[in-house]
Amino acid sequence: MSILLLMVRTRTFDPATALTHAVELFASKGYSETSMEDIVKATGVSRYGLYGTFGNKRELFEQALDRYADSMGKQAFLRLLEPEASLDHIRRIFEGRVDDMCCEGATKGCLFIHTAMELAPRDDDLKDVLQKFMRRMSKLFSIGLESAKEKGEVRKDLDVTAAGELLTSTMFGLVVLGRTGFDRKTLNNIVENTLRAMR
Amino acid sequence: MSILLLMVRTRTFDPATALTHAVELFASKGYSETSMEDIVKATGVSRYGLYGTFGNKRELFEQALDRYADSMGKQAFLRLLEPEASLDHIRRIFEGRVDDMCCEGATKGCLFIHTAMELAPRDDDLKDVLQKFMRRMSKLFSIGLESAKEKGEVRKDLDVTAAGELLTSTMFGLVVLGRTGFDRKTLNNIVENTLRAMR
DNA sequence: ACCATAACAGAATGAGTATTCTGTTATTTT
DNA sequence: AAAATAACAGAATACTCATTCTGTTATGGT
Repeated sequence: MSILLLMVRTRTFDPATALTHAVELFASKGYSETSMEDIVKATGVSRYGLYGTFGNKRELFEQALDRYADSMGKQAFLRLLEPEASLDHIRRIFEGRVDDMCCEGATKGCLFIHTAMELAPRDDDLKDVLQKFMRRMSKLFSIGLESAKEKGEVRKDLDVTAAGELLTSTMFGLVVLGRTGFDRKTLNNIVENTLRAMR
Repeated sequence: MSILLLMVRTRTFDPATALTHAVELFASKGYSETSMEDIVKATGVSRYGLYGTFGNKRELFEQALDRYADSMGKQAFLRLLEPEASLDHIRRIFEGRVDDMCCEGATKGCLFIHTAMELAPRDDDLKDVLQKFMRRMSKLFSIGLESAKEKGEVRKDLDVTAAGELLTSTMFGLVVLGRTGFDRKTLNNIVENTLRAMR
């Protein structure tokens, strides 16, 4: 008889989809403004389930941050690793983000910015995790730029490391402007002018 | 006998300095994370004084935002209106911001970003106010760039309106990176590469 | 079929919050 | 000096929140 594996009643929710909902809420409203009650309602999962599966709000947030970074990577950034990555790949990443910020209820936000502004100053662990993600993001931009350089799409003397960090920074600036209601045209213009500087 | 002007006991605090403290707290921690209790402690002003003078937390925040924008303007941005404004003026504005983010306890934040992320999505009035400030900021950058263009410091075909918006966006990106612990060198590098694109 | 117990729903707890209320103090006017 | 009352300090209120507790339900092992 196995004690550890005993599970007399099966779980009625999928932790992965629950986490997806949590990511959406946190990305939209940030940490403090998202209550566990909000998450209970959005996921349909009981407090018991949430606490049992994710620990507490802080730990749930950290897992949401992991997931967020992961899905951002898979959705868009990892394609920058392919040798055929071009400036257009980078442009599309930005345009996708602009669309997120401008269309419909524009409820999408940015978990990275929320973490940086709300939590990083008082939670060193989270700050380190966040910094790691941002460095990775910058690195992926750099790699994409290097491929673009080989294609002759960006100037030969471009410091791709510095440019990658600049693009990461631009990404956040865009979101902040998007949240305050700047329109798609303005945001895409910023993207275009930023990319133009690489050529 | 004047009823309206009757003030039997003189106020023991200066609303202006109280507001300064509130600005610092809100800029550092944002709206939700700053309690009225925090402000009472930081200012030494009683609840009575705060509510009597500023209304409520929401109104106090709005006044803090006004003040913040105002002092940002006076400190740095208004100099861009002078005809002798140059690219170096713009550089210094950014470097000042980088210093704010990197030195000492790095408790300084950005009231604009906090407002955009926390409040703008659920407070249209505040969103409009914020957008107005951001447009003004972009405009001031544009004017400075125009002066720089006349000096031959930036290329003749630069769209200063678009470039002003880009610089505004860059300002926010920098703060987000600064909050997650990126060092002064990286941030100044981003500034330098952004400015270089104007030439 | 029955037991043991994990998963559940939601009530209870305790801490923190914004705001209002209360009794006190200080200052102008009479 | 006394009266009137604005400013004060801090208690009281009403609410929200994260977390824990409680009683119920469903299911795997016997």
